[in-house]
Amino acid sequence: MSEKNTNDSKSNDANIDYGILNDAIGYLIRRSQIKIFQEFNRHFEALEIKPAQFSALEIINRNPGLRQSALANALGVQRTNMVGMLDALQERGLIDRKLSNEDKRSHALFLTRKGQQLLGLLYDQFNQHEKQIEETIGQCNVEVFRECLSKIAHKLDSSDI
Amino acid sequence: MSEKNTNDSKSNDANIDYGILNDAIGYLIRRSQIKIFQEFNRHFEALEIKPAQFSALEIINRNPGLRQSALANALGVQRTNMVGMLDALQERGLIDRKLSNEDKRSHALFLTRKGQQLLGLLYDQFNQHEKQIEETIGQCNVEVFRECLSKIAHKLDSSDI
DNA sequence: TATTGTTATACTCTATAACTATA
DNA sequence: TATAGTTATAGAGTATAACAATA
Repeated sequence: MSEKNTNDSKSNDANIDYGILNDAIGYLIRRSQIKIFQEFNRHFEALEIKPAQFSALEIINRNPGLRQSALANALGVQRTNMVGMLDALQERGLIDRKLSNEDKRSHALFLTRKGQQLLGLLYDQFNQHEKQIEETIGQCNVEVFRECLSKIAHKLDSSDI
Repeated sequence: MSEKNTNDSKSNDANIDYGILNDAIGYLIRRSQIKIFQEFNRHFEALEIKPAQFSALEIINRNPGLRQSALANALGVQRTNMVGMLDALQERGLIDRKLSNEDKRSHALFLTRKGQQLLGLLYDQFNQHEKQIEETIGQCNVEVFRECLSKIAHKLDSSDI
């Protein structure tokens, strides 16, 4: 890397001035999310589970029998984009789609025994993942940090547009 | 909405148990990022500027003459995906790509007068946007929150894989 | 040989419209 | 008529390979 860049103004990769972005919460939260997902994937790639899949498995586990569209709602995705992901989980034998006997349009979702076993392994990785984040931000900040995120994620739900 | 769901177990959209996800920082940060981007877009859609474009304009403003690949590095995107975005900004007359006279391979980036004027308007919206976030999380938490985000975004840069 | 900007390409994620079968 | 699941499709965002011009 040639350091003789007395060019127009700046050409180096280092010494970039991020200006207002240094303190911009929106910018910081975007970069943080990318970093945390990268780290998540390092913990879960051996088990071949992505963040959205982990969320789906946990919600199905906690709410056995819920409909697909209820799961989509809970995860904040379109029900139309839920189909492929559930297909994949079902083909791996992790979930069951049972026909509801009350409303024959809907599918009730359940974890299989294999799905429950995998979730146990996922919890171990998840705990390591969370602990690593907590070490990064410092134990004394964890509660405030979590509280702030919860407020943004939930309290802004139906915003004052 | 029929409330007579005495089905298999759960079928309603409400009363979903999020289990471990309620306290999962990775999950909370993903949901928060979606919410903040939605709110950002409400503030900036009239000016037809997206988050990544705002970041690019601010960095070009603070580092006049920097190369495209330096900007891509700063924003954490591939230089190949920078091209289309800079094309759009240039076609709107917001930036200039000047041929560097030292290294004729590279393009030096500058804001045009029109780009600088727009950035002024963007700052106004940005300040409103940030203030709204700060009101959501509470003034006393802002500093800790920003500090946590910075630690995750930067300190995890070259992680201990 | 390596790097800058570029094109072409592909893969993921997400959003919309329309179909079927049930209600 | 409205809803649940599905399919097809289109748009973003992001990743890699390869090329021409230049270093």
